[in-house]
Amino acid sequence: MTEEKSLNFLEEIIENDLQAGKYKKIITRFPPEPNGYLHMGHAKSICLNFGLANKYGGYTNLRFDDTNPVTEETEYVESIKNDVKWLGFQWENELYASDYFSQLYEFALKLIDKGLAYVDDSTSEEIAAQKGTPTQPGKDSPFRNRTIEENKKLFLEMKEGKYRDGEKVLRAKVDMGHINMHMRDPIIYRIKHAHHHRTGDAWCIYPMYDFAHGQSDAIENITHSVCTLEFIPHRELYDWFIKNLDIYPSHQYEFARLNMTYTVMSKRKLLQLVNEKYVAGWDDPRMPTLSAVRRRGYTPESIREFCEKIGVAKRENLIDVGLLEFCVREHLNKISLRRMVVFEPVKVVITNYPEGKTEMLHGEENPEDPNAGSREIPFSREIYIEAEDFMENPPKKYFRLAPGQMVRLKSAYIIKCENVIKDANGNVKELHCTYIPESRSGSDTSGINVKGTLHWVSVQHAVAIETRLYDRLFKVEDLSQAEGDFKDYINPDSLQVLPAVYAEPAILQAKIEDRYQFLRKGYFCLDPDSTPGKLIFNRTVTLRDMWAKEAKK
RNA sequence: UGUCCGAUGGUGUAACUGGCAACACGCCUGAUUUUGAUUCAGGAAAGUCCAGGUUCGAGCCCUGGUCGGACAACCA
Repeated sequence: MTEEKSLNFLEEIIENDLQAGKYKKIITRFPPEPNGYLHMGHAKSICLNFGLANKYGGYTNLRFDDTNPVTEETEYVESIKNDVKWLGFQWENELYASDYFSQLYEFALKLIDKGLAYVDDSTSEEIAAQKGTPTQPGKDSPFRNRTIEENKKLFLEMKEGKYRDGEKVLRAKVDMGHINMHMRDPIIYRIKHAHHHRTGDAWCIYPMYDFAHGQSDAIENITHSVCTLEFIPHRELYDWFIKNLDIYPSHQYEFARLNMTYTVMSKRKLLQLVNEKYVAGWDDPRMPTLSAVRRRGYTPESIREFCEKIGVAKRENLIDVGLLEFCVREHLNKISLRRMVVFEPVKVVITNYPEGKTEMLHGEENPEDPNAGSREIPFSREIYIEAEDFMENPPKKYFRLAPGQMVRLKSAYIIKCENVIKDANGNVKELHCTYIPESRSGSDTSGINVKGTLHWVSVQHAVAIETRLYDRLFKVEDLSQAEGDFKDYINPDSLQVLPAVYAEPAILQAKIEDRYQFLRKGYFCLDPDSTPGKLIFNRTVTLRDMWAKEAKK
């Protein structure tokens, strides 16, 4: 049976193009500007562009849109390449818009020759004033009718560095009365005496986005140039340049960018969070950047699955971060090894267990994966359990530990709470329990059935580790609808550090970026800040918790 | 006042291109469970922005509205 999954609108376009014989092969590109780190929104675009090419047997170029030397850096190039690879994609060619600076310059000359571009001496304020408004037409620049010869001479002089930044620009000569603002003689080259991360000081004029992107697409024979909705008004210009330059007719298609609840996704805002120290850096696990979610413990598989699930369309959307969490739990449940870690300990003394005795019990590494094997867990007379797993006066459906009640210790024995020892202030100090020797995990002949199973750690074998618990960075669901500064909505409790919690000794095997499920607690990932003496774990996501919901009622 | 884009359960995406709205997340029940996890079974939830029209039949087509978004950086 071939359960055909329905196509998104881009797949539909491509299949039609292919059927019509318009292309033999699909070529797409992922075109980041190297001025920041990649985030989840980019992940959507990456999965889309590479996914389309994969599906239809073509390829994808990685092209850095590096036409603005003042904001772009090699550091970003490296992180971007690293993130794309980590996500699981391989580009056909690593390219740069700056590779095409000479060709782009020739293109500009061609436009001048055709009388379709001119050098303008107006200031940026004057040009802005000439533009008009969306509802009022613009006015021609006084320099609009320079001769072709004069324009060529001036443009050459711009290139040769004869002018200062801002003194002159090259503009396309389209139509200042055009209904589309982008067609009102857009600037296509500006002077910037700045050092470029790749071309160094070879150039002092740089093409604008509109004069670089479509042309780069054409040079690379990109068949389907996929970008986000805000570029819709640019498409007319994109096509205008292709037509007038008579170059390969790439086509631009637009889809709606990803928005997530409780999250900001603009590079500008993310940069602000970093610069103003609201977070520790681009890879702070609370950030939506790929380097951050990687550090937090998200897997590339789960992110790809997420991108698959959210779909692609043209309408604006706000995706519940809960869906991302679902995807990551789904994957981590299958692959992560299990460990027991007690966050807020209460000591339990098993009064009928021999003093000084230690026995090694066996626990499955991962019950979802029979091949994962098992680990040894030391058991002894004194153990820690989670404080919230004991209640002196439990509500009706509480099936954890309480006076007189029995619970199973995971992979160990059933115990019964006999005595509650309190300190002078009446706080629970320790619990005295008895264990059922015949109830040992795997060879239980006790015949006793208990409802609750708790995680635990042997006191004398416990290993102290640090855990960092993350919550959403913002307090409101939809930041785009929030009034005022987005930083006013930052969640002050987005990070909770527990400097020392108690883990079973098997935790010592952990290597950087290893992912575990801490039983009943959530998924955790070893942070690169860890040292051999001090392991630090980031909480990727909690487990679903029906009891927490029930207890609230 | 303009042009463009969009509108389907709470959220997102579908609907063989005109044949009585499906899938996923979330939510609620129940079963299983040595993780109140996982898994499994079931359920509630939109009549498709509105008003007309074409048609035997409209979420899909037409007309007119409404609402939301984008567009005036020497940013991309």
